[in-house]
Amino acid sequence: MTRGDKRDQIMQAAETLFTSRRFHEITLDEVAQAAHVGKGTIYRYFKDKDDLFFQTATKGSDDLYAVIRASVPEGVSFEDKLLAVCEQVSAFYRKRREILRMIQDQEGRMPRCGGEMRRRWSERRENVLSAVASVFRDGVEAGQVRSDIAPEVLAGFLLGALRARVRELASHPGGMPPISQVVDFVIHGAVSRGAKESIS
Amino acid sequence: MTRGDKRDQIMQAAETLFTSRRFHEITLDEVAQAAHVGKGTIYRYFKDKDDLFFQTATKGSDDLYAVIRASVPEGVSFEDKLLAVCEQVSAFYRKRREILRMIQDQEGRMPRCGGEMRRRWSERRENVLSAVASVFRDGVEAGQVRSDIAPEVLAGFLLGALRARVRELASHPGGMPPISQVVDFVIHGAVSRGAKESIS
DNA sequence: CCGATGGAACTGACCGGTCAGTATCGCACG
DNA sequence: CGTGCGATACTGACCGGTCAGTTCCATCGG
Repeated sequence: MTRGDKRDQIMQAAETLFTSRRFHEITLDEVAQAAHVGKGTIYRYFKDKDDLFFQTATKGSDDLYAVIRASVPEGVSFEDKLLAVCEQVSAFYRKRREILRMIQDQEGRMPRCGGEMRRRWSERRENVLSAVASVFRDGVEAGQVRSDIAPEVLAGFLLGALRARVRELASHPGGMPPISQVVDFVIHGAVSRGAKESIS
Repeated sequence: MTRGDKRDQIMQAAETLFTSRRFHEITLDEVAQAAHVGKGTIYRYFKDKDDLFFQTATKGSDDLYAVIRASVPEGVSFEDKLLAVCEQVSAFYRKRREILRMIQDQEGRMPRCGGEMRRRWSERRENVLSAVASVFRDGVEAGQVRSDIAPEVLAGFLLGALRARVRELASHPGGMPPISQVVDFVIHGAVSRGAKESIS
């Protein structure tokens, strides 16, 4: 068993636990047990509980970023790219429920750990955002996406809408065609085809 | 000083504190001090720390619901209603930053307090959602909003997008025309006018 | 042999929750 | 009016449990 393994075990257990209950309800004994690791070992890899939490969340964010980057197909239409991204994000989100939340919640919280940690937080967030934004940027270049709203802003909208949808589906399982609906909404908006001309 | 006063003081202090740092970082001594109240008094009005937290969040959610209900103007166009709602939600969100987050995070967390609290949580969330959805519902009836996506789903999208935008503005102050952009996006989507026909 | 690990035992700070005591109020009665 | 009394609201020192973080030693693999 190599060096990195223990670390990964711990982080994986931590992610599962931290995303299932609130921070203060998780004991490190629990984490150690779930990771099949001695409690002391945790402190070999992480400074303290907060550090473990933060690194876990950061890792998740990096993973999402990597997934998005790797999954945007080249040389296909805007809609297909959009669909691909939505599917990746949505799948990722379903598998690792709370990570996206952690990412989006960069803002408040985390006051302790000096601006440093705060900075790294928002850096991660911006990475993800700009990865999604690149799809829109391509779309703008191809003349398919409106240029009067910044791609990053559109990316924010998409992520927000996607998140709402995934959550909805989580609490009402069964209900269906989720992703295509999001894509369609992002592309066309809420207005019905017929009424397009009569509005603003 | 009448009966409700202390209770309100406590809840107000609690909201401020709970939304500025993480739950486990807030001590009840702190809450008591901020509310200018003896610690014991908190327990006259709230069963325990969790109860205080929950009731605080619930209250915020109810306030938002009331604000939305009260602010949707009658007998104006769909876009105007949409704009009004966006403005209310956005203003509310700015003033009481984290409440919307609490509402939207009804899902995970809160495992302790038996399904009961969970139920009340999602009830609140649905209230807000359906208040926003009513705008879309009217739009559908008037033939202006597409009927192939449920109004509640559209409401979720809107709230998600709005939230992303408000957050963005919070971390990068200065940047501007926020709400109208959201409205425009929700109505028309991301695709540029010219490209409308060529897509799916 | 040596460094890494498991994990049990320990410690001490911290904080949720309690409760005995105090202040305040409403009211009845002289 | 005042003052005595019961009830209710409130206070904050205190208690006891919990848990982050540390220490220690047996164990293991190389």
